[in-house]
Amino acid sequence: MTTRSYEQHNCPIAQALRIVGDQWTLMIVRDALRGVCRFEGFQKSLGLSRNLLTRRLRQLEEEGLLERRPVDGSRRYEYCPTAKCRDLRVALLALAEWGERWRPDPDGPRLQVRDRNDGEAVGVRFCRLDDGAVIDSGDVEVIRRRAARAAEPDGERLMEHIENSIGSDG
Amino acid sequence: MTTRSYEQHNCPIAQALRIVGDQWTLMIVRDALRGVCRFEGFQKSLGLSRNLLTRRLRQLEEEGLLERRPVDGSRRYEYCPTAKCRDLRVALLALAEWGERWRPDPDGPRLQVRDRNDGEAVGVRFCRLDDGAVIDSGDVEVIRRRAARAAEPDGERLMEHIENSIGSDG
DNA sequence: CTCCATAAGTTCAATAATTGAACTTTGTGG
DNA sequence: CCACAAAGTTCAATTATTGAACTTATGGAG
Repeated sequence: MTTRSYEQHNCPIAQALRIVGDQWTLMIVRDALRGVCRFEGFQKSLGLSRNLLTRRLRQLEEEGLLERRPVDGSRRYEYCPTAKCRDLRVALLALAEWGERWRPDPDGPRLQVRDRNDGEAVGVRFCRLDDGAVIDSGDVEVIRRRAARAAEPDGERLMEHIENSIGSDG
Repeated sequence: MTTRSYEQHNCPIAQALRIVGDQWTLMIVRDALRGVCRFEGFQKSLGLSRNLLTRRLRQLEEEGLLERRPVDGSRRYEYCPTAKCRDLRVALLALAEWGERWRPDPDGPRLQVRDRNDGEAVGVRFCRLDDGAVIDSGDVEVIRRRAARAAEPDGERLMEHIENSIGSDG
């Protein structure tokens, strides 16, 4: 994967995209979370070239999203999603909702996201962490803490700056 | 942007990534949602090459995520996020949460996501659509509807297949 | 035990995307 | 009028990605 200039930003979005922000990685993660776990499985499902797939799987392993392990006693391998990988499910399904909303399939929704216990429809939403209440995107505010720079030569105390970030809807 | 083989999949994740799944687009969207709206602003913030930025901004315009319009009477332009763009906020902040969780900054969280009205912390979560209850990723099940193929020559009725998709945690 | 298919790669040439830097053209502020 | 910023464009050099052929090791069928 290219080294992109934003990788040194310490914005958590930039950091996430450093790992999953290329053309294929999120699709590989999607497949892995669907249960695909073998090289040929990914390759057939996605149609990317085999050498690139090799590289991406290695990177995902290095980043701790997939665990590569020999199948039983043989010299074949399987790639299993780790907790770090499974934790991308919310983001992936938020993207899926967006895709479904803005590029709807004429035959209706392709994915149904639901409560495993009673089948009730589930969505990805903003929630207050105290009472779990769903809140509208327009009522969500994002505050960004500025990067603390290295101390000045004169040893002046650093101040933390707050600035508005990822503006609200409207 | 390359034409990737998954673009013809009609999985909504693939469809979303067709639009925002390259190395720069989500960073441009991030900036746009933070209020960046001028060519030079994006270029300085992200450091990507100017010709590529031009191309990406055009694509975002074509896809209806940004609206390019002349600033007052002059021949300078600004790029304003549309509703389609703003609707990516949930996905972007889900990625941010993931980045914050798995690549934490030693100085503490970089982004604070909160209720604009009382400052209470907010997160991106799975919620039941009936009662808004937050539910755990492990209790979320994803069902995938298979693509309906073109009708068979003998005019046989198509059946909709349901299969498991994007497996649960654990 | 041999033969063929499959899994998981590797190698390499051809093509496409991205960078970096220099170069236009308007516009604006003094 | 001058200098400088904004928003590009152009083009050569560098990287990434594709596509296809080639390796090696198993796994089963007979």
